[in-house]
Amino acid sequence: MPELPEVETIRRGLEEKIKGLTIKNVEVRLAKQFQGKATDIIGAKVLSVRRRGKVTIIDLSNGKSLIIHLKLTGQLVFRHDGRSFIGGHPIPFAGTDLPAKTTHIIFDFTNGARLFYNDLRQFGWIKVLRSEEVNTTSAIGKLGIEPFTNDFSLEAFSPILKRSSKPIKLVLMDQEKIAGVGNIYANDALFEAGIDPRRKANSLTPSEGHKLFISLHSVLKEAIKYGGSSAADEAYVNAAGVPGKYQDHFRVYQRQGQLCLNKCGQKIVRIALSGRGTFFCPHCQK
DNA sequence: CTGCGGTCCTGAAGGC
DNA sequence: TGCCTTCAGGACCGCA
Repeated sequence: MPELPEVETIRRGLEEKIKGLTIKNVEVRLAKQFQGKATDIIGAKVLSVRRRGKVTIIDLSNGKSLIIHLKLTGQLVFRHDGRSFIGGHPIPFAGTDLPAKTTHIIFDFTNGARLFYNDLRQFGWIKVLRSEEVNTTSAIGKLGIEPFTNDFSLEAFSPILKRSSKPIKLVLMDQEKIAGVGNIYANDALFEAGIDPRRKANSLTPSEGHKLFISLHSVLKEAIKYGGSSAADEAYVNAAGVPGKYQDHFRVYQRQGQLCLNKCGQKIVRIALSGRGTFFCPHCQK
């Protein structure tokens, strides 16, 4: 599912393709996924494509912004003349023909390019806001520290751990504490740090907290480098319709029953933590 | 405050 | 073959 690395990969691809384009029309095929008036954005030009946590923000020239949450299966795929692009270059294959039956919103630009919002499970949403409302809207205003900014420091991270008695994995995934971390990267960062996902956050030593801070940062960075992850049952593709490659580098996520990558001889175990699939090595994560 | 469970939705997987 | 049940999962909501 799209977490920070996937949304960031989409953002980079989208910004490159739609910045400066003018919206000609918006076709809303599934009304519940589009909140606000489509007519409010027609004729507006795309100024920037930003990201906060897992939320994509498209700022427009008329004082409006679109905010988009892809939730589990949302996709934003750009096509021009029926083709997808990486950089300025058209690529021959980029998934299925669009629109597909999962296509619920279509943006048409004046140059003939199109942006397809696809969402198999229909949990995601797109909202039209006034640009000045973006920072305070509920989906963004309550978000915690943003990785890859100066706000993401050990000085900010440590007190978050100290203040919670919840399992550390839930704290990593709490969007009001740290923005953008979901199930995949919480699991992999905890493996990298050698910490049991069930440990109470406030039971981590300063040294463990430091190790986790470094691991979280490096795992997210590596995932962006590989263009995000598209696991077996996941719908993630980038803005060109192309899957990511981080799934080939999963440490523990969805590796239950397979050998620990530390060569300790133990197999990765899957448990449920607060109803979410949780993967770890019982030998290497204490 | 915490910790439940339900909700949205679809397709895959398993049972018989 | 085919029908039925179960399950996954981000964010949010209501309840105890």
